[in-house]
Amino acid sequence: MKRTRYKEIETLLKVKIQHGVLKVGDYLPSENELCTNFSITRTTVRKALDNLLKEGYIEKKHGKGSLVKERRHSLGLLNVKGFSEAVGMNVNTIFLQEPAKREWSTTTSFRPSENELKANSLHFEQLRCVGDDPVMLENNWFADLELKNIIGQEFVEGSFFKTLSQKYLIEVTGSEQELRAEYADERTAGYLKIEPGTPILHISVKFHTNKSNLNIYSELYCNTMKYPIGNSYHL
Amino acid sequence: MKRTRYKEIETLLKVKIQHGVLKVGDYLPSENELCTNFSITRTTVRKALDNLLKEGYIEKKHGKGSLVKERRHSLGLLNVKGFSEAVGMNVNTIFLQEPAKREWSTTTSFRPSENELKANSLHFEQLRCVGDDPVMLENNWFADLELKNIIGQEFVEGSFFKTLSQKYLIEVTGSEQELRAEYADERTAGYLKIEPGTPILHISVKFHTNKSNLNIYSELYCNTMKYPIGNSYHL
DNA sequence: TAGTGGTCTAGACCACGGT
DNA sequence: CCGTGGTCTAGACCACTAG
Repeated sequence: MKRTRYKEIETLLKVKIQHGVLKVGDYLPSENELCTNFSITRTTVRKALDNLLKEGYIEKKHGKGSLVKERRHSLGLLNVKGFSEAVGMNVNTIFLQEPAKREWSTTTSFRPSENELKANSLHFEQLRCVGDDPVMLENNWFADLELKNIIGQEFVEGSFFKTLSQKYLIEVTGSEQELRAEYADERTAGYLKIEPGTPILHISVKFHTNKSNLNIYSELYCNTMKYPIGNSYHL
Repeated sequence: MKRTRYKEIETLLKVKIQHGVLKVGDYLPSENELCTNFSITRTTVRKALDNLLKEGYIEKKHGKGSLVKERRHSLGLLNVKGFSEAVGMNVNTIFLQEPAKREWSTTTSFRPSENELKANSLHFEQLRCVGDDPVMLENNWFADLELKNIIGQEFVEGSFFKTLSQKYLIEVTGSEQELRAEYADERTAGYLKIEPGTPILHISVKFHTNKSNLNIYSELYCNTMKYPIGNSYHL
């Protein structure tokens, strides 16, 4: 990757945001300040800010400044309505299996690469609830290559992806998904407190990250009766 | 909306692409040519091209030029694998109900605005097939406000959205979706050639367009057994 | 070597927000 | 009024592609 002036400023600001030096709602230094602080022109500063804007880190207000935005760490991914998106709702995450070395699943829709399969697999399983209602069973696998010491560590604000971003500076750069409507099996139905055979939404995801040897493979089983899955896209 | 030089160039090029004057694979005039042709500087030209790039109309090749890209008119929306995305597969669309004035549905997940409800509703229903397999039942509603003469008109390449883009210069700017796994009802099951009670994926979509009084409300019912719904997101 | 896009400078004027 | 971001000019040098 070529090093450029705007990329410097961009990552510098991004790191400050990720590490919480710049918090949500904080105003960034003005474009002119950045110009003088880093001895560059506004064109270059604006290129850096444009990229942060595109990636959803900041928001610009004409006549006021640029401020740090709540990062919709979704990026075209699916969110459970009243879950990641809802504010003030009573959301709980229960670990059914804490992160640990376990076998790669043979039933994921997306097959890990040979490199990944050669490495050990880390896995964890969570049950996502809205209040007392369990709505999603979530299984995650990833190769034990990049995330040193993640086992036993608390997740930042209970979120795996926030932990990746803040502790390891790893960002999700894309994803592939497959959606299916299926009958719930015994185990899944048990955790979701529904009758076996009820239709559930099965989502298989492969998350790509900025580390080429790190992908996260997720299998989600959702009870969409009470809480349908929602997502939105704009511009 | 403020008129700017870069917006001029941008829409001018966009219209040429949409009308097929510039075809997929064609190279745009070089940045320097555009500069002299329109008497503007490269900064402005590049701003225009950046926007086209962001919207997926073009692709840039360092050292060669900018060329028109196959537009994935998906934008974070869902595609049926082996459907919009598949090439060379035997895809058929059957009209169950041709576009015509019909009542607004009372069962769509997203409620049309009062303005839209006051206007007449246009509706059409399609059955999407891969080969002889019906895989998706699709219902669409929209207010009869912007699309003059769309009734009785053939769709461009059989696609409603291509028609919007090329005949009316209307672009989808965003969408909201809700996903549910449900039991197939009698009618849906009949068309999809499955047993009533089979799990199907129900997708409700509200498409936003660059015309503020035009939204498209879609209800999709998918048999995901043989062809799961796939989508991908990058960068 | 000529032409393309990628980066960057050093200015300018405008539109918006708040004092 | 001043400071902010939004638009735009007129250059420059570099890196990549291809004949």
